[in-house]
Amino acid sequence: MLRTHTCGDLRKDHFDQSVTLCGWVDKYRDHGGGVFVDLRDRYGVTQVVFDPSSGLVEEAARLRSEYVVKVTGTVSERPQGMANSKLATGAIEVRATELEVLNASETPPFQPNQSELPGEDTRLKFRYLDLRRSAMQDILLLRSRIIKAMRDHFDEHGFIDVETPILGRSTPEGARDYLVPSRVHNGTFYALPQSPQLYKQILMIAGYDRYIQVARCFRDEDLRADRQPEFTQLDMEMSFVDTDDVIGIIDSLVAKLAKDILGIEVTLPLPRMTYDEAMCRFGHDAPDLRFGMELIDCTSIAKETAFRVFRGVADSGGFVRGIRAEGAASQYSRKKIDELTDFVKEDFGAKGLAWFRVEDDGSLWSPIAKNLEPEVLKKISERMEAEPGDLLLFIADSWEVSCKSLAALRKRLGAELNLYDSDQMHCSWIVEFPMFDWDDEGKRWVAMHHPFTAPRLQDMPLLDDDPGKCRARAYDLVINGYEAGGGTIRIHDQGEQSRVFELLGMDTESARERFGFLLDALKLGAPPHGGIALGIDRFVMLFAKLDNIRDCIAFPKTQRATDMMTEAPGSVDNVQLEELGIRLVRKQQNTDT
RNA sequence: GGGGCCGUAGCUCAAUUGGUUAGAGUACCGGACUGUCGAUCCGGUGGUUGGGGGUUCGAGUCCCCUCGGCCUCGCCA
Repeated sequence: MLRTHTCGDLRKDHFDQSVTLCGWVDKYRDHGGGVFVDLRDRYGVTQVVFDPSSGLVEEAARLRSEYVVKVTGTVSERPQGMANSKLATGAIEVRATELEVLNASETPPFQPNQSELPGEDTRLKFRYLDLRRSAMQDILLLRSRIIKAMRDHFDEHGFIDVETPILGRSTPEGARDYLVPSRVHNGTFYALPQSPQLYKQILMIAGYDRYIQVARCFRDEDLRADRQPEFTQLDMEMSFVDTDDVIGIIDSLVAKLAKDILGIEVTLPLPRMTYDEAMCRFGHDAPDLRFGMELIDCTSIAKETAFRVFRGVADSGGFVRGIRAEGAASQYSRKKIDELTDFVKEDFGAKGLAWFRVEDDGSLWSPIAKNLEPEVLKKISERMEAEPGDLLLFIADSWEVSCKSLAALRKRLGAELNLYDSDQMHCSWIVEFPMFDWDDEGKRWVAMHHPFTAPRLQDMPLLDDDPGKCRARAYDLVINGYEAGGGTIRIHDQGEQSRVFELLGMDTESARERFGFLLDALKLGAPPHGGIALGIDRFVMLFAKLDNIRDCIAFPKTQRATDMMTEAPGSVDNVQLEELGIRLVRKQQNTDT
């Protein structure tokens, strides 16, 4: 090692020792007579003093930000009153006797210690500078600790780590695949895994019993603040288990992480809520349970009014549901409510947003109040448990639109009204998801989770009678309104699996073509099994109290799925394309007027 | 594919209703200074206002196109 200590090591008990530190020049203060340099590495910052007696002042005065230097010197007590309580090493300083510039630096586009964070594009372009910031180093360290804790946990429970292929086969179900052209077999393509789902099931069939993997997954879909095209899952699968077994082992992991990382005691078992209950009470399958403001159904009241907007929706099978923002009436001006209205109209296709302000006498004031009979207003007020000063918001629309709109309003108001402590962590399970979703466009059933999910035993007959009512042995881990993980008990019976494929509109032939290996394997001694995958990036985001997944990943992609540092994706040589048997077709510009 | 916000000095930002030579802090360069730690003080360099086109006597500001970043709907089994 070029150094004897790191920049975070030195304390009073190192007095008078000769040490050598290596690091980056974080800050320099040139006093003419003496020069102070804050030397930084990922362990901390140590002040180095160059005083005239060292003969190094002239050389030290040439140091600039981000120079990489090696300094030898004596650990000294700082003069009376000169200690810096902001630094862990603030009681001491190193009085330099030797200085070596290991590498100079051009003036950096930004400095890792600057108080105003540059725009994210600049940070991503010069990611190595951004990653020198202690905030980023803290996150990556946290990430490393979380992954280690997960590995340790599963190791303690007898799980083995097995790697599965990155180059796999495309399965058109689900998300769009990233494709890799085959050179050996021109015209064919590998697909990067959206998850190791089938491989881990095959491992169960192979008798490996308890499997984990820190698995990179790829989905070629549009990005969000909490979504990257490549992301990391803690993938897990177990044999001879039911829902409670999988949930149990994750429960204890979550409790361990919460305690080790955040020092929070989590009460186990984590609460569970069915999908149906979540949709009724919160309009969302991953509700933020740190606060209330539940959705309240007023459809039955709406059937009693002559007011067309409510009555029409209620009579035609729609829903009139609302939320009560406690004491929020004064905080939401007409203008702000108009913004909320545009929000639900534009983003969720709601036809409108009905709202009421609860007056001091308990009456409801609203532009539409005059259209509603007094007894209807009274019933609404009672059903909503309205108190003076409250703001009531209603969506009259289809089930789906009312869920989406109200869930979004609830989330937005919850944040705007500070209804929860952002340090709080609420973990829970959402269970018993529907097996299938009806795809109106394709006029067919699609798997809500994936096609290998087992239905609840008591719902087996529904596969034939009413697939829409069939509930899955599925469970999602929800933390603070984010889906942090999800899994299912899988189908381990070949006939059952074929039946589900059939229901999903796959004929025997195409099921064989796509999943023949699985169907074969299921016939050759497949144990009951199930598992889960935890979104590691999201875990880190939540444990680090961030609202953006890019900060949890060393080298993330931009929203348009590019890497600003390497400028990937890039074009390739024609020679490479030729080997692959690929010719590019320019996208036709629309020249029509 | 749709909606929204943003783009001005290396970085963070300002610039009145469209009106003089586009400013500030910081960084950078030069100078001063022996205890600073957001060092201080003096001086200085630094701009195709993302790019292109248009309207106008005049555009950072208005309009159109385009590039890029972010948020979001669709999408994400």
